[in-house]
Amino acid sequence: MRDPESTLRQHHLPVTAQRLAVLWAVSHHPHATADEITVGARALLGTISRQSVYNVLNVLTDKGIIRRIQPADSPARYEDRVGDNHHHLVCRACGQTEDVCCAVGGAPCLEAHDDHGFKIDEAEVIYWGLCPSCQRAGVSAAPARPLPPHHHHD
Amino acid sequence: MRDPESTLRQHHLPVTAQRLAVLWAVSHHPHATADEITVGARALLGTISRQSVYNVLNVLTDKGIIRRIQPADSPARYEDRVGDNHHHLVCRACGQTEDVCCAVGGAPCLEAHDDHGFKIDEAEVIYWGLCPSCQRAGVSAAPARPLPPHHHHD
DNA sequence: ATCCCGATTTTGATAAAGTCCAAATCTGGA
DNA sequence: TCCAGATTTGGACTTTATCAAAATCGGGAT
Ligand SMILES: [Mn+2]
Ligand SMILES: [Mn+2]
Ligand SMILES: [Zn+2]
Ligand SMILES: [Zn+2]
Repeated sequence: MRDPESTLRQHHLPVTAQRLAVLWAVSHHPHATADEITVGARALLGTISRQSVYNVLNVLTDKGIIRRIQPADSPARYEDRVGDNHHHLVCRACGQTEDVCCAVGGAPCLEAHDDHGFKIDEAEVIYWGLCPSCQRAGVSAAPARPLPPHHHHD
Repeated sequence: MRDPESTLRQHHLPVTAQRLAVLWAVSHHPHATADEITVGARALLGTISRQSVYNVLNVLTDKGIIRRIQPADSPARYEDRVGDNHHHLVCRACGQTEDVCCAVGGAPCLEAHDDHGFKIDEAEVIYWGLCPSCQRAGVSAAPARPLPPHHHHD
């Protein structure tokens, strides 16, 4: 994210402290949840309501400034890497999420064999597995309740 | 699902009316939600608690007898077509869900370019778009609130 | 520099989907 | 037929997110 302030202006969005703080938090914590982004934004602003975080995340997502991903068994996550049709690798145990470049190249990167007459606009791919850290920790596969994250490097 | 009763016994699960009813409902309503399955099961049983539907769906899923899919902005959906690594085509407007055979063939059908050291066990693919019916209805793309389903052929 | 309207933020209530818990009931082997 | 353990049930509870209305703020016009 080059310049958050001008990014907002380019999209005809009034510049507010809350929007700048959320944008900063998203940039610095890729794939963070709304709660994590709230913590990040508060570190900058001092205070911001939970509803404002959702308001901002929604308007930024609608404008295409950030991207929302919604893996199973996880609250939504956000990132500012948009427009490149990349995919994700998610740890079943701790939820660690990594970017994976598109499996085929173009966007949409995949075509369904039989599209059933649908007009497809996106092929979303999620690779599920165990991150190196959870493998070492000897986690078997999918714990009933996901383990508390064991702080990777972020 | 050949014989629900013997399927349960094969997995060392006591046979109960609730399990048979849920299994029947899942078989007859592919990609149905827990609520829809509850309606189906009640048509058979007369009565079954919401918690039992969840209990049954969870054990059946754990045993691999049925499969759970969790597309964004939708409650979980269930199907008895398991073990063939197929993917899904989901309508952004009405949620209609169709099966799509694996894009590449094997299972897992895709390999991430850079697996970041993860041990990948599944590549989940969801194609997002508009079903033929919603295209005809002139739905633009992603309505704020998904439209009420306009009853396709199920 | 000040005013003002519409957009944004805030607070608090509400919704949707699913889990937790303990009491009642049922299943299947003895 | 009996019984221990598994299952079912009703109700409270949790998590994630939205809704609604009042208070506040941003930025173009004066
Ligand atoms: Mn990403
Ligand atoms: Mn399917
Ligand atoms: Zn992990
Ligand atoms: Zn549709």
